[in-house]
Amino acid sequence: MENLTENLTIGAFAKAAGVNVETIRFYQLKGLVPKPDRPYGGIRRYPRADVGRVRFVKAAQRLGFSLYDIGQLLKLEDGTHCSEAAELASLRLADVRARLADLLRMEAALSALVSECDAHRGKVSCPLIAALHDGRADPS
Amino acid sequence: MENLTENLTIGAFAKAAGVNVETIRFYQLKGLVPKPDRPYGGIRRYPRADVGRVRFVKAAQRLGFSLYDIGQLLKLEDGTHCSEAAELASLRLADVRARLADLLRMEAALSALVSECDAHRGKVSCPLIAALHDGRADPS
DNA sequence: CTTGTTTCCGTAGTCAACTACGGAGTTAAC
DNA sequence: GTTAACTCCGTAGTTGACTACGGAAACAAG
Ligand SMILES: [Zn+2]
Ligand SMILES: [Zn+2]
Ligand SMILES: [Zn+2]
Ligand SMILES: [Zn+2]
Repeated sequence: MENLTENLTIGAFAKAAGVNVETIRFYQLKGLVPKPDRPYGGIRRYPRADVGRVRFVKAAQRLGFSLYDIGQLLKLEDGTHCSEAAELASLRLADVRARLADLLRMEAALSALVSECDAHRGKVSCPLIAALHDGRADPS
Repeated sequence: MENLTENLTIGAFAKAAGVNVETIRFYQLKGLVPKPDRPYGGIRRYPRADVGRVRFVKAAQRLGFSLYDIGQLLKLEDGTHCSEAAELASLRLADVRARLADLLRMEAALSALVSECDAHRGKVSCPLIAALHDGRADPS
């Protein structure tokens, strides 16, 4: 035993994938991990190869894909649906760029406020608070 | 009647502030809006000046402050606590910059994947899917 | 055989910032 | 004076990605 193709219990499987046991159960509920065999005793036995699927999920999450979208991506796993995959990724990219634009505006507004605040220190009223009050802090 | 200092019912107040009635009730629960008088009938009467407080909340939200942090900021409303306000804003700024860095990495990784995908279209297996599988898509 | 760890399951709780519901009381308009 | 609109209240639902709970069955070590 203990050869390379040995199947794993949920604990070993989760550990191999670098996630919690509960996460595996959750992914299974969401259909992101294929339902494994349940030999005697009803205990799950995962093929070692399925670890890659969980890693796939985590890699996609790092790119900002939702679990729903990752599910769609996993349907294209055979790699023969380039245009569908590219479309999903493009949508993701558009969203990332939109959030990026928002954050850049926040960054500009916040850094301006902080430096105004630093410059004004000790004098009359705080320009940061004042800006928030009268709408001058708007990053739009 | 109907002078400039007339008090407002919750509906008129919410409308003046550009939010829903339920949002006002929620903010009140969270202590972000001062509890108004309840004359006969137990109906809230908001001073018109409190509209500015709700606008403050919304302005701060646009900069990414959480309602909790906005509550802290509102405690500094007299404008005499510049250093505290600047500290909160600096923390916010650091967080915005961290998220910005994350998104920039995602943007780079995603746009690379999309163009690889476009270039590879029709040939062997989808490089986007493949990258997700073997960890090459990692934006870290 | 006993003890200890693991797995089983469904359900419920977490976080944020609301949004919705439902039934009763109040006020405004006509 | 009737009816429509508004307000009251607490509670529960929403979204996403988990995390926690708790009792029972199974398995592994000694
Ligand atoms: Zn296809
Ligand atoms: Zn492709
Ligand atoms: Zn102070
Ligand atoms: Zn200041």
